[in-house]
Amino acid sequence: MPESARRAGGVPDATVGRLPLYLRALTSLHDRGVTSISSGELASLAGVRSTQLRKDLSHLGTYGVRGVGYEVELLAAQIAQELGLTQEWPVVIVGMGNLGRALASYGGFSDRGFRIVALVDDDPDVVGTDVEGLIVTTLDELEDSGPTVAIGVVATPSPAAQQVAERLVGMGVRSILNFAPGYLSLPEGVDVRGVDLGTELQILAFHEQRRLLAPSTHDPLRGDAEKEAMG
Amino acid sequence: MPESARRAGGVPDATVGRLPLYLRALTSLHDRGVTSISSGELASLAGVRSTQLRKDLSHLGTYGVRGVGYEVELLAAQIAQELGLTQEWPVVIVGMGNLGRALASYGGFSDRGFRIVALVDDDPDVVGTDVEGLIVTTLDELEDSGPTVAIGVVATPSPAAQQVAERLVGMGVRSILNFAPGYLSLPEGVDVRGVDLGTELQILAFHEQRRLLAPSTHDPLRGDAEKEAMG
DNA sequence: AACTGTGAAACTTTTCACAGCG
DNA sequence: CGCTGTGAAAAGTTTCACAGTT
Repeated sequence: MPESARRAGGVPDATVGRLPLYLRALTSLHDRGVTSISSGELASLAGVRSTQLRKDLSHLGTYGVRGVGYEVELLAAQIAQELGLTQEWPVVIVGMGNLGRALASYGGFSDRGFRIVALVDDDPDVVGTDVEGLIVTTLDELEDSGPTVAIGVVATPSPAAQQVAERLVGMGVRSILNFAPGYLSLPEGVDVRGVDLGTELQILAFHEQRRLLAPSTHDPLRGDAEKEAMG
Repeated sequence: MPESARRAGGVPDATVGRLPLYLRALTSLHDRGVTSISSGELASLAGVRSTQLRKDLSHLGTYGVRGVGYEVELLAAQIAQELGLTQEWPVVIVGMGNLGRALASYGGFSDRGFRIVALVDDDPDVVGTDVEGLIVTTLDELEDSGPTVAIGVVATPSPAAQQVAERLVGMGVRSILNFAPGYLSLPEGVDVRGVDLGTELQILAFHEQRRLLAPSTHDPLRGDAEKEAMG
């Protein structure tokens, strides 16, 4: 499909990737009682340039007031709406190792938009135990008689990840967040995002090495901070 | 070949972000005894298109054999070299909660290019205990008399992250991997990468919602799988 | 014949410059 | 005036088409 259709809303991917950043900053401002903010300040809090923030927001509609700025609560609601956080998405975490437990106890879930509805492991010693108020179950049981799940989080060892993901897809899951290193080959239409510690470290190592090899060249590196001074 | 084929600054960021993917696939192939592979097959294993793989590799130089493919070991060595993994980078993990422990026990570290040289927490009950063969220490002690550190991993609660990062930078760390939600404001030249579960889930939620709202439009979604069929 | 390497084209994302509104 | 919203330019990235090599 070579044609880049104007989907409803037409929000570019790069923008979608930054909306959670803005929302986080806005939530924090709201908690501190701030009711209004300019693009420059909000951009600063999110670590982007103000023009980029404004361009991003322009894709959602026009919610600012010229000469003034944005109303924190309104903008937050608008972004939450765009991201689909007005409803609660049921999440399952598969793999109750160190990482799975860390994810299960991560506050950001219940916080907004997500609810963990099942925890899964295949170790008989772990199945049936209580983790963060939920009883760990098996994939078999989840397939047979578990709750509906929209998003699957894979926190198993790498070798199991592909198979686990396939079973999740079999259950109707079409959004997967994969913490196991390695590529998941899944049917088209399934959305996979991978988070891998090794990958992130290697990217840092690349820049680190670059700095050591060419210390003279003062080079604007990717991912560096402070684009715009804060007010 | 033009003289610019491998100038020091010549590797695009997008390419750098994919090199770890290729390296992982190559390492796995090597472990299975495969000695040679074509761009199409390797691309398939990494989840990218073959032209993209070849373009990416072309930035490192020309290590393939026309009509044949790539020698697995040579290409892996070349990518490792480019990423700076021929030396070992000393890493500190700050924050020994669930996540910090998960990271400390993640195999991928010692595996290649990274060595955890210190684990840090501020809870007196945790300081002094043994985690994965290392004694947990404090930031104070690390500043005073700790080993040199190149990369800092921040796995503290959000409110502490900014201050921890500043202290790491004060110790000379210029590469930080931040698992705490929120933007870190640090001096220019410091390279920060953030990994946030909430952000990733929200991006998935966006696509999930889009699917529900426009189920008719079969839409090439970001992050979907299967670009090229495998042999 | 099979597969790599690469210029050029197509597309995406960021930045600039400034019009427009409160 | 101060700040948003946005077309247009610039920069970056992906894909195409095919020349080149073994």
